[in-house]
Amino acid sequence: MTVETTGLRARRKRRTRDALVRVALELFTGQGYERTTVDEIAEAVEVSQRTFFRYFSSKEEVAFAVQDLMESHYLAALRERPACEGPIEALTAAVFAAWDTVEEAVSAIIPIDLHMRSYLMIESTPVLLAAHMRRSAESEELLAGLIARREGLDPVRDPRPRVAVAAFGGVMRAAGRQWGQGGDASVEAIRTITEEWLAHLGPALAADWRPPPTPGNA
Amino acid sequence: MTVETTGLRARRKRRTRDALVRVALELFTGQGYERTTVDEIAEAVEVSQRTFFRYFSSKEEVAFAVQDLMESHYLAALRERPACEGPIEALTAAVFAAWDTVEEAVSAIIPIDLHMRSYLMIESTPVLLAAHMRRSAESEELLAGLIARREGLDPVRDPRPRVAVAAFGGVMRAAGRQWGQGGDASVEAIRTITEEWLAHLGPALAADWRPPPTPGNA
DNA sequence: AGGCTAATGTCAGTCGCTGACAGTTGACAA
DNA sequence: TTGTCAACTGTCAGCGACTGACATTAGCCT
Repeated sequence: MTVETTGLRARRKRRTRDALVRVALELFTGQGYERTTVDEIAEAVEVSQRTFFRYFSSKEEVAFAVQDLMESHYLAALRERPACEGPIEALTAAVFAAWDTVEEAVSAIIPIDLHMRSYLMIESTPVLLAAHMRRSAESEELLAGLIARREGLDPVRDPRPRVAVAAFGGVMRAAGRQWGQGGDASVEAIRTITEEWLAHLGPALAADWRPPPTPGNA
Repeated sequence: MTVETTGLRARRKRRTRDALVRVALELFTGQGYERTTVDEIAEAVEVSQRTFFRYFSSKEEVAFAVQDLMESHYLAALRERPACEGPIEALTAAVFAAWDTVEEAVSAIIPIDLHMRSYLMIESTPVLLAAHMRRSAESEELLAGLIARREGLDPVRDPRPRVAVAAFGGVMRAAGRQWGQGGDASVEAIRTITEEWLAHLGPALAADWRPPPTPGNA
């Protein structure tokens, strides 16, 4: 059926990949990203350094492996939002939907609290923060496209989807930072903070810049 | 007087520093950032690689040397905006004020068109783009603080300055990207595009979230 | 069992970057 | 002018991220 054993070879590959991610994140969060060498990670998983670089094109990439999972989950959640929701409304709802499903998706690879600590680690490591920002920018490009389609706007010419997404992303990052500074590193905590901060955003951007909902409407 | 010869030693230092910046940017824009080694830059300026790293702590840093100038110019321009202007209004006006003074400030070190091409190079080089985003985020922190002070808001608790700055920054970056895609790499072109894109932003964010201007006002 | 091929290991080399030590050269006083 | 000091620079050795080339191992399939 959908079990897909896919042979011993593929299973081993997945196992070593997951092990590399888990060990890397444990070392990164434990002793810091810069103070962890690729050799250390490779040695802990008992593979050669060369093999590490066959799985991940850079030391950076392994740090974002789980974030990649998160992002695709979020995009999937957004695509399932009903068309009747406004842009910010849909973006917000997708966040909470994604938080609901993340536990089972992530915990197959790493414990959820390691994922939380990884986020803190990324935010507090300059090079990773930079990479994170760039990745966010790329995501926002995607998001703006999705929002533009939802609202029936021209994704190239009309800057308003981008503005909305930029503002949304800015608030999300600010909320994340706030969460990092507080002591509570739980999923619940970040949910609460996100909720609170996003509530401020609605009033500021909830202009009704949607084309006439139905023709023949004054 | 204000001439400040500052001795031969200091002059030499400035000269080699400027030379390193100019040569580096010329090589970066000419053959690409990744395909340029620090050794090349150092050799072209006839200093040792070690000396390069005494002037710039990383290869990245020299790529942003002129951007640093720009940023301080912009911050200075913003601080001089009159308090009567709204947040977005002031942020926008400062952009154009900065563009007016940039020519003389930058051209002392590198030709202005090299600076323009450098911007394109940064935007199209992943690592530099990442660094650029992180630097932007740091700037936005500063900007949000300035705006909060202008508006008499709590810079820690109130998210609205951050939201406004995030949206503003998002539009600025989008405008920059748009400019990069068009063929016209002139200062005039980026001015025009910036003007156009920022015009869209006002209506979306110009809510009057300022505390009662004068007491005794309904 | 045996051949094919994906996966891995080994080795050498490049490039960014750093610490340590030594040599050179402006600055400044005697 | 001369000598001392401090700043600036060069050289060398070494670490860590990353890559290409080639040899080796080990699932997979007939």
